[in-house]
Amino acid sequence: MSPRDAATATVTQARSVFSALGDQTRLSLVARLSSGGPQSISQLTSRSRVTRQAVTKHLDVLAGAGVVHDIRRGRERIWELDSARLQDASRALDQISRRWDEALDRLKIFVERD
Amino acid sequence: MSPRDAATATVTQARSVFSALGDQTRLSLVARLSSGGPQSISQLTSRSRVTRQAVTKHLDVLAGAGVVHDIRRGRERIWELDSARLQDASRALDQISRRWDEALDRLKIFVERD
DNA sequence: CCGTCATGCAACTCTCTGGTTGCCTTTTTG
DNA sequence: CAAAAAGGCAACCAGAGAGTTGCATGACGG
Repeated sequence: MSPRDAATATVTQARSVFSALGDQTRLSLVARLSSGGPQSISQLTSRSRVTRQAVTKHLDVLAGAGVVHDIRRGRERIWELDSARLQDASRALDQISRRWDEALDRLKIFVERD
Repeated sequence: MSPRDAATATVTQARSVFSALGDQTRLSLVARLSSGGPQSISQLTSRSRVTRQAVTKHLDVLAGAGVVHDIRRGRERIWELDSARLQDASRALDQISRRWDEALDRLKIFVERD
């Protein structure tokens, strides 16, 4: 696999993460987990404007993107962040930015050569 | 503004970027601009599965998120990537990941203290 | 055992959004 | 100038998605 294909694959994999984080409620949940540590659905709902069911749905979406995962403890369900995918997505964005900046540099050199 | 508020603001600002990149067609457009340099709507459409109008709409969404901007040249409209917002979003993800990992480290230390 | 707390399941509403088609305007170019 | 190229505008449609309500189930504490 060429470096270019590898980059494309990375970006494609990151798409679901972007999609998951593109919603205000979900992004808030992620931010709260990040700073507040592992929490149950009820805890997360108490600091949210929406219903518990809505929170549950959002957590499922985040789990689908591999951004969070749950651990059952008695009658409650604790949700934890999964930093790996977030870092992958972060790296993908960084690669896109870098490649673009390099392309602009090459263009600049080309133009100035005249 | 506390560091925590600053982080929250950064994350909030990144939301529109995540939302914009959460779509397959738009992510493809961004990737193509990144590697192929500035391009017109027609050029972007020719390598796409969807209609020119669809491409235009997607570019507008990306522009709304500050990820791209256009330059008019004669009868055509050239689109360019804007790496700044992408880097902001990348940094936001990185911060979330880091804070989470640090929180887990603290928790680990706390547990092992017994 | 019983009430309560935490959650699951399902149906339903409403809005947003990705995509299309049809037609019109502005530049180029032979 | 006339045809072709590039793009803009508007209406329309089907499906996805966010959120809600109502009811059912499982685990805990007294």
